[in-house]
Amino acid sequence: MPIAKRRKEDVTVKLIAVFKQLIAEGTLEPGGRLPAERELAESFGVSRSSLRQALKVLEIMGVISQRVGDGTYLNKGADAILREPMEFLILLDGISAHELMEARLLVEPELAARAALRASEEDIAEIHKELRAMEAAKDDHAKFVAHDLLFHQAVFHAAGNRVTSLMFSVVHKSLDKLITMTSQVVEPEHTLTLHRRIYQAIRKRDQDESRRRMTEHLVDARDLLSRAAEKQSHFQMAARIQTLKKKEPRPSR
Amino acid sequence: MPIAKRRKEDVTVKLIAVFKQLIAEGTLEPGGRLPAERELAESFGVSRSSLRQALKVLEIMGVISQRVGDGTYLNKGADAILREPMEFLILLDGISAHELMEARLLVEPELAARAALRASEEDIAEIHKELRAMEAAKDDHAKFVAHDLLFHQAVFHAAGNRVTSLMFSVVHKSLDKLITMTSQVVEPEHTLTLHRRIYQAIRKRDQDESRRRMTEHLVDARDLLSRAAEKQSHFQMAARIQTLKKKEPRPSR
DNA sequence: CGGGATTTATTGGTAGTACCATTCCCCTCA
DNA sequence: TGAGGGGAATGGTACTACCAATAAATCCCG
Repeated sequence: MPIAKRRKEDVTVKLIAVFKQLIAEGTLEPGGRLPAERELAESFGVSRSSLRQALKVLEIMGVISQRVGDGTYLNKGADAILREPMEFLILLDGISAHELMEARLLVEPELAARAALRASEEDIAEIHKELRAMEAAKDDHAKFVAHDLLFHQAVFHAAGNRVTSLMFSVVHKSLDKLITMTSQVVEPEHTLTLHRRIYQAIRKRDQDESRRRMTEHLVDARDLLSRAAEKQSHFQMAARIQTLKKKEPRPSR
Repeated sequence: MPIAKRRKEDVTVKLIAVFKQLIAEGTLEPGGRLPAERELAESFGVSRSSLRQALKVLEIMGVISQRVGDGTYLNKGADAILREPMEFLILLDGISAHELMEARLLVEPELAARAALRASEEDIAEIHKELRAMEAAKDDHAKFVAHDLLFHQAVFHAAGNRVTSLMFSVVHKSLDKLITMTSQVVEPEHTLTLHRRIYQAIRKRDQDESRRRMTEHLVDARDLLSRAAEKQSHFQMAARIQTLKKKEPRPSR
């Protein structure tokens, strides 16, 4: 009798629960290697097919990494873990870039204030580093935006809370493309000025000003993005994949 | 030749990308029914095994629902979509309850202020409803905590940002058990008083007070939780599952 | 003719097998 | 001592067979 036998849960769901516990209790350690699929399947008393489904879920979520000919490993940190789910969340709930920016606007100012309060010298140096990287990449939009977001990540890190940091790294990634498009019609120096003010405020350990400067920047960015999004909406209609044929509510039979 | 043939991506990964696009372009609509697995596999030119892996990923993430004998359906809203990933995130990065509470403390006060600003009459009624539900459940810890969290969810909803709302619903769920334990050593009336103040402040449309009252409550809760967590740490060593045997860095062969 | 019970086809769930390409380890040989 | 080759192990995919749950179609009886 495999695993347990609660309710009517999938074997897959049970397996995932088992892995969760194994990680929680330390039997599996980040970076560690898991037994081969064939062995695992046998010791769990399930087929390899079922086991693979569970492993695939974990891999897509970024919990583990699988390499042919090598093995399966438990990932260490997992920044990417929320990425896929987040994308679907945005798709399914129809969350717009505007709403994502609103979320940033709600959270990031407070985090900037917190950063001003508890940033270490290294944190501040890191923020400064990203600022200079932005200056150096004025002409490369993609690079410029990448360092823009890293700047914000550095502020998150300085604020010292990984939960918000991880959550909003996903939000940032979701906005990446759109921001890159926007950046092409905005003077880099404009963006830089706003970032410099934030950096200076944090450096001065001025919580109120940090909060205000971050708000100032994000309000500006939000409005720019909204306008860009309007223009882009015309291009929404992409090439279709016709592979999928039916989608009726259950064909008669 | 199945799907496409970029790089060395899994068939599973490709399939997920395809589904993502099908959802994005509207070929698949929330609530709609997907073709049977056998049909889908054929039209995509992949085996059912591979297709099922992709579908399983989507199901666990909460994107779709599968029912034997019935079919596969695309979910509408997806509150639960971040749940599993978030749990692993907490596990892998070793995030503590304290850090989760810190995250709440960073975000929820600002959201309370926003709620005071833009809550509709219905929103305020909903918050009040949860407050009364808490009062009615003074003696049932689990129920009391459930409505406690729903109270906060209602505040989120009133603030009007789904992104933060969805993200923190996961944080709340992660904290649920621990809060329930804590609530057993705290006078319910104490918690109620703090919640009433928040409600009154939002009702008065007083942003500053809403922010302060929410901070007051969460600071209190955080400290209670930290103390409870200390006591609990002794019980961390749970029964182990010995099914998994090996975890060495690649057995010699 | 109507409605409940039954049959039947469909669907997702699981197991198992076979084969492939990749990767790594170890052994051999120069 | 070093380089190369062979073999074993690993994850990836496909295919088959069967099970259990579901819902639609059918039958049967009042």
